[in-house]
Parts: sequence; structure tokens; C-alpha cells
Amino acid sequence: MTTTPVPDRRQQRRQAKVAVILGAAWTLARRDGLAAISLRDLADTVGLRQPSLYVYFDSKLDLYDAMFADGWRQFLDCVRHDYPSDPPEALARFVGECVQFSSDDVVRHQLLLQRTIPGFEPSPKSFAVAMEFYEFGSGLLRQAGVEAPRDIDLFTAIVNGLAHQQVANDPGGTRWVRLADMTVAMFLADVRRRAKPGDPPRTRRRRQTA
Amino acid sequence: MTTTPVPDRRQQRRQAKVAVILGAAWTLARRDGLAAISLRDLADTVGLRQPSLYVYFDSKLDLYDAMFADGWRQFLDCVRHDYPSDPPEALARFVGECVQFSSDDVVRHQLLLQRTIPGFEPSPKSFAVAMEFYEFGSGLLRQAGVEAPRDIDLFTAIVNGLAHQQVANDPGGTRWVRLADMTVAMFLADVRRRAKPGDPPRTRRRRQTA
DNA sequence: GTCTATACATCGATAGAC
DNA sequence: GTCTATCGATGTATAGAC
Repeated sequence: MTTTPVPDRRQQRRQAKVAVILGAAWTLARRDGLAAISLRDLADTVGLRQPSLYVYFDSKLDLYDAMFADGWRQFLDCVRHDYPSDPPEALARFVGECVQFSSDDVVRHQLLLQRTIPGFEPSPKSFAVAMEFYEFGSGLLRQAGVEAPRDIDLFTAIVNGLAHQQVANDPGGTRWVRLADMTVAMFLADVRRRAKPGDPPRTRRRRQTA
Repeated sequence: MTTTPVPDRRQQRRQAKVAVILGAAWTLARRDGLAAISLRDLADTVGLRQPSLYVYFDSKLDLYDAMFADGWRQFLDCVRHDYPSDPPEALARFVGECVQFSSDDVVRHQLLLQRTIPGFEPSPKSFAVAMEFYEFGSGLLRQAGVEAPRDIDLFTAIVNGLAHQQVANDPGGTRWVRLADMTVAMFLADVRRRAKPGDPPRTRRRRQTA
């Protein structure tokens, strides 16, 4: 969505080529490691010479930035669907899919959730995609009755922890994915337990749009 | 502990120099990023020429391996002390210190707990130090009545999650460190709740030595 | 052990022709 | 937009003097 009312053909061709390059970059990253991507390898893969990549990306860090946004879009596409009407059930489903998503691609998980590339900082535009994901997850949490910042912090830590352990110790498997339901139940029970004394009526906000 | 009964002076001098180099390597890693360490920079810092580093390390990956073992030793030194006699209390203290330790040095946390350096795999000797830490933590867990592999998996995920969020979103702060007590209480309550029906008498093992 | 010197392959990045 | 040519820096490694 730029300000151009009719995105012309060149822009479309360009974006299509960018998508091809990004796909090749992910493949190379999975093969050699995220930090070990070679721009010459990448150029070869897509039938270009190395300097020609600079037509599409200002630098290698700019390539990482595009991959960062691309990865969070994949994440959003993965979890944005219909959920069970029962909020706790929906939350458990969401957590399981998050952990599975990380497990499915280790280097993607590294780029999105760990900060390991020296000098890389996501641009505001790319970071906005990550925030969109965060807002979506916050909506599911809210519907399950979780709104305190402290509880949200704890929740993000738990989900990240499951994903991290899955990626680090059982990549491609389901050892921690399988703990999602049990973990969400533990978390929600604890939130309710701590909210019991007094139990002030929660301030209902307007429903989320996501 | 080598097989040499009396480690001679040269070995001591050598190990002292290795320690100096490692210290400089950590400093450079904190400044430039873990993957961005330059062996020429490192040599300059300790008053050596680049080829001379090869007297102490076989390669750059071998340097990372030494840093890996060094970091886990630091971790062990940090958490190996007297603990409250109450096991849940001890466990909470332990978790808080783990998260704080990660928060204190982001690149150290990256090297020890994330696998981000392409091609780096800890040697068996270095990995043994990490296992020693794991055994120590398992001992504290066992004393708190946690022995099921599933519960241990969940616990490691939770601790890692707190540490990761602390490092990624509030480096050097205490935002997730402060959640340690509450989180351990939540975890132990859930373990007890799930163990309630039947409650088979736990097989008591001999007390840990650590 | 440490140095000088050198070699090689690879990397990100830039200049300028077409 | 794509290319050739080139740059400086890097990691790795070796030879040989002291």
C-alpha cells in the first residue's frame, strides 16, 4: 500500500523478484545458518550477479530486515484463523501453533525472536508487523480474562520458553509442542487463583477487531 | 585436572594467558556482537599479533568453544552456594539468579543458550560443564518434589523463557527477574495439583552431593 | 612463544560502463 | 537493471627468524 493509486507493472515485477530472492535467502539460511548467508551464493541461486542484489536491498542488514518482516507475516498468516469459541481452548490452540511455528524453521525463529545478527535492528516498518502479531495475541489473552501487564509478561515468557526449548533441543519435533495445553491450563489457573480475593469486575473493553 | 600430578609453571602461565584472552574476547563480544569478534582485534587487545592466537586456540570456533565452557563455569559459580532449606524457596532463588545471570550479559546468554554461531558445536569437554549445571538444577528440582521428565521439560522452558524475555526486551533490567518467585509458585502448585489423584509415594533417592 | 611476512579464499560494498 | 572490475577487511594458514 503506497501512495500510488495504481501500482504500475514495474513495481509488481520488482516485488515479485524481491519475493523470489527472499525465498532463496530463507533456503540458504536453513542450509548454512542465518549469519552465514553469502550474497554471492544468494545471487547465484536467483540467477544474478552479487552486485545486482544491491538494486533490491541497500545492504545485507537491509536483506535481514526484509526477511524479518517476511517472517512475521508468515507468523501472522499461520495463526490468524478461526478459533474455538471457548477462550481458554482458543488460547491453548494459539500457543501450540506458536511453538510449532518456531519448531518448523529454526533460523526463522532465530531472526524473529532472538537478536543474534550483529548490527541488525528491525526498521520501524518491519517492527510494525511484529507488533501486529503481538496485538493479535493480546486479543486472545484478553478474551481469556488476562489483562494485567504482569500476566502478559509471564505469558510471553512461557510461550517463548516453550518455543525456544523446542527449537534448541528437539528441532522439528513436538516434545514441547505437546506441553502447550497443559501449560496454558497451568497459567490460566494461576491467573484466576491470584485474582480470586476480591475479584473486581473486569473493565470490559470493546471487542478486538482481529 | 589433567593427568599431570604437578602442573608445571608453563602450564599455569599458559592458562593465565588463556584467561586474559577470554576476558578480552567477552569484552569485544559485548561491544561488537558475538559473531562479530575479529581475531585481529582480539590479538591487538591483548598485545599479540594475530597468528600468535593460534598458539592458544586452534581456530575461531575453538575460541568460541573455550568461551562456552568459560561461560558455563561462570554460571555454575553464580548459582552454587548455600540455599534456603525450604525447597520451593530455594528453587525460586535459583530461578531468579538464572534470569538475572542472563540479563547481566546478553552475548554470554546467546552463546550459552542460543545456537546462533554457524558451524559452532560445543566439544564434549565443554558440553560437560553445561551438563554439570543441568545436574545441579535438577537436584534442586528433585528436592522440591519435581521428577517427572515432562515437568522438568516444562520447568526448563519456563526458566529459559523468563531469561529470554529479560534479555530481549529489558536487557540489564529486572522486569522478568521479578516474576521468578510468582512463576515458581505457579509451577509447583501445578505439579502438585496434577500429582494429587493417587499421589504415589515418590521414590526417594539419595540426597544430591552438590 | 612470539614475531614478521605472506599467501589464499571469501566477504560486503562501490564505481562506472552498457 | 545488470554487468565487470575492484576495493578493503576478514578468517585461515604457513614459513621461517629470533
